[in-house]
Amino acid sequence: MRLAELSRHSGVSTATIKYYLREGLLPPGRQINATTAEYGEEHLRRLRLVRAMIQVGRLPVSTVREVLGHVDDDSLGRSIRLGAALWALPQVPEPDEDDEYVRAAHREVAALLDRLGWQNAKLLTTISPAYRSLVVAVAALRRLGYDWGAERLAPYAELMHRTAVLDLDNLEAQPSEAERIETAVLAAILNEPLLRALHRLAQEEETARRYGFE
Amino acid sequence: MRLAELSRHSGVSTATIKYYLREGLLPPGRQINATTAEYGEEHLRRLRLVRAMIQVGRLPVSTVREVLGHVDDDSLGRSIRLGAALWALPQVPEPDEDDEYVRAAHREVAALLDRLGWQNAKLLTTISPAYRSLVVAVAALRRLGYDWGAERLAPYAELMHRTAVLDLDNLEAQPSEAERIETAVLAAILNEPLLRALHRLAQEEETARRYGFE
DNA sequence: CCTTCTTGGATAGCGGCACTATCTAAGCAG
DNA sequence: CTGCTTAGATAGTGCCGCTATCCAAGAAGG
Repeated sequence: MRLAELSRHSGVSTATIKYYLREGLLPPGRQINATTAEYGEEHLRRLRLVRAMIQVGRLPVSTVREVLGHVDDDSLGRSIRLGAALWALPQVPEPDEDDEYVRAAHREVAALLDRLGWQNAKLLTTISPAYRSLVVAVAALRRLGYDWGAERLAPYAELMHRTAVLDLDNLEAQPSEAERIETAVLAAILNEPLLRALHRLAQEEETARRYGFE
Repeated sequence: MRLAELSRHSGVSTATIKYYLREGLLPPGRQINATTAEYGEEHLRRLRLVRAMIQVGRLPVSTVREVLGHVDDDSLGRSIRLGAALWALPQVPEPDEDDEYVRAAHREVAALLDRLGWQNAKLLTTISPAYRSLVVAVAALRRLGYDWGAERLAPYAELMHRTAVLDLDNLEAQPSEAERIETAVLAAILNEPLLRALHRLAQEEETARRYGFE
């Protein structure tokens, strides 16, 4: 496959593909000579992954580069590699640890993890972006006067845990071992909007059930 | 409160507040004379709402304006107003109805709603952005080779429905009738990142439980 | 062989967006 | 009177994901 063909198969313009090559999101093709390069199926797959991350997942290019770095890092074990790739995903605004709301949020989230018995998550509090995001969100709500304590969070956390179980079951059902990491990243990115849409739809359904349409 | 004080209380620069005033995200203060305006508590609350939508919810300014328009529209009934405000929220890329993946996604989602018995949601298929978002997400996954049929979606949808029930219970527990709409919008925006963070954390917990840390 | 197209590589520009900076005339506070 | 603040207007900034253009070297077709 040459550049133009890659473009045709993927629906991405050659200019954009060149941009991705420059940015290191796509490995260079096999250079045949100074003016020809050959691309394979793996380039097409990678290109689709990149597009999904950027367009559907709205990840900035720099984050995509980072995620791919972990996806491709053979020196790591499977689950570490998966975690590393997923951890690169969210754009976490660093919480201001001096802020009183942030400190209160830390306490609430810690209490939540205790209550749920999420011992593994407890070990990750210092490094997991998910933990930090949670603290930031709880702090933002507190600042606006909404008190999301552990007991109000717990039922949501239970539901999200069940969702995570479904996620991992789906992942394990995936036949090809080699593509699992890639699949996991894709799932993390693409399932998110899907879940959000389902959530909204469920809210509409439930609102209509309770109050009708007027 | 004068502009500078509003800025100090909210932590938002005067330049940015002026920008929001210009963009119509914040109602003008009570004009005392040509060079003085007085702002009240409601301005502070509105400003915090706007910041939450923009910074936490990452909504574009134009969407925030639209949402606020519905929040403030007294001519609508309560649940309609709520729906209108929430419907303005998502940035839905219009699905291309000619695309075969989109048509297949439509069929899958319709099958899902039948299976779940979400009769109300069925009535909204033509207008609800949540429905459209769902179709777009399913189509995107299909295009990448992932087959999310109704039976795979159903368990997720069940969980999201339970989440929605929690949402509405929380909303009803809110004492002040007047602020319910605002609360609903805030909840829709701020609970989203919170749920996402919980979801990620649950994934990390479950991954660690299944595979340990290596 | 000649013409036309394509390639990698480089560089500059664009359009959208959320601000941010600067200016002005008017007014207030000490 | 002096300095600071205000509303209002306008222009600029910085980032980001492309997009457009140019180039010299080479490939492809007749």
